[in-house]
Amino acid sequence: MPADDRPARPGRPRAVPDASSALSPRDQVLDAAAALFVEHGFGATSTRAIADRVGIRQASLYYHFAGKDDVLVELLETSVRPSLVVARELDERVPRSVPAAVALAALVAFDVGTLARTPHNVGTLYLLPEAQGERFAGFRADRQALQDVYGRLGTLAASPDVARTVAAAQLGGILIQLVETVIQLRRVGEVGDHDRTAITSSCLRVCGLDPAAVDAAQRDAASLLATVAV
Amino acid sequence: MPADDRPARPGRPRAVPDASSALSPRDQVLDAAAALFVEHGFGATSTRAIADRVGIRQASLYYHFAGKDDVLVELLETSVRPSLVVARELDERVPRSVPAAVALAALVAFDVGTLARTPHNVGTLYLLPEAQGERFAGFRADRQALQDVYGRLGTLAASPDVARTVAAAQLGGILIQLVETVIQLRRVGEVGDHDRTAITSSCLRVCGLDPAAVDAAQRDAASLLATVAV
DNA sequence: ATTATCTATAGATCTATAGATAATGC
DNA sequence: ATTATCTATAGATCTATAGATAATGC
Repeated sequence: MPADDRPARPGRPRAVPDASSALSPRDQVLDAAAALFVEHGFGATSTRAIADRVGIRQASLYYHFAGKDDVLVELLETSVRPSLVVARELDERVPRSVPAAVALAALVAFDVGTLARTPHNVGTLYLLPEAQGERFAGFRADRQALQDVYGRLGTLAASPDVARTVAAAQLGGILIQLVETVIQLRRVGEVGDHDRTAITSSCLRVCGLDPAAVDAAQRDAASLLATVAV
Repeated sequence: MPADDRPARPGRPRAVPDASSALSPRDQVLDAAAALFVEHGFGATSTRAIADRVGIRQASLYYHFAGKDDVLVELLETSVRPSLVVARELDERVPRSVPAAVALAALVAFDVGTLARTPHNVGTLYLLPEAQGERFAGFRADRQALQDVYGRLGTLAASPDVARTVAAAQLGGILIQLVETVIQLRRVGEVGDHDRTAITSSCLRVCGLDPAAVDAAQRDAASLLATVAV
């Protein structure tokens, strides 16, 4: 059965008809904006450029969002949220039923995997100077909470010398920074399995784990992650 | 002797007289632009905003630079250049007269120190999406060269398991990413000695060095660095 | 004469609002 | 009636150029 041309939605039709996107109009805007913010930056992306990419008129954006800021707010928040949920879930099981090193390896693997697959390398948006503004305080609070979990898990997993010389807050910053290596890798090319495991093992080494412990944690992380709701 | 009011320069005086900056007019523009690019991003910074901060008229910018792009080009290039010079100098001595781990520790310490002291946290500019554009290819080539040195030193210093499982190019990316933790730290507050040594030791751990080797390399790095022209 | 600024402005944006319109759905 | 778009536009930018001007330096 040859699919009917357009999904029949209410509302005036677009001047240039929708090329059958699976996304809702609102999500089409988010997707287009993400691509442009990542490529050109926030300030350099006009509402017109976003609208053009979606295939609507510039003014039609304002039906879905109050302004450009709100588009970025939503992109940022939907990008940290899943990581934070998984981080908290893992954090709860430590150290009661799960070794901290394994939980950390699982969290890193999850985050790296997410950042590697996210459309348009949306993780880049964290780095925008504009994301430091007040409008985005909610996002930054979530991100800080995520970093705190990294710091806690890392410190629990750490070898004595690392635990003694590196504060949890520092370690959290270092670990999240390492995870974000994947963002930079995506900027220049494809990210493979090999890159992802290199990042995960680096996170464990930074905590002072010896080679055997690194391997063991990495091995057990996969099955742990499978038990966490996604 | 009460200093004379203004340094007497040729040219029409500014409408609002120069508050005795030690910088040349051109450097005043660079400095103002750096602060604004870091805080608001490149696209969101207008030539007027830069001029206002300097205390000149918007049009006067064009006497010093052909456009906003050129300001960013210069900021980016002057910020990688010193690191690259030191990196090459260190690279040349390895492994003939200097152990790779020591050279790596010295390079990290130098870079972290530079990034920690740079005015307005200029290292942030590396992260701007705009810096990925064609106009900045020269800067990116320098940065890639720096990353290559990190990869080479890291691989030479690496423990057997790291050398076996992590390619030099990957390690370079990971190390430079770790060094840039300092940029993120500066975004939220002061950076202390303690932060700097945590980053340096993390770089060495990522290469698989054991605690004793980490300490030794870090200890020897300071005196090595002192022998490198700055 | 040279230098570093200034004033003035053209022309191209850019954001956001007002109000019309063409669908669906009741 | 509701929804999602459209057209039109006001008002505020923003970049870059042309040409004038007020210093210094020869």
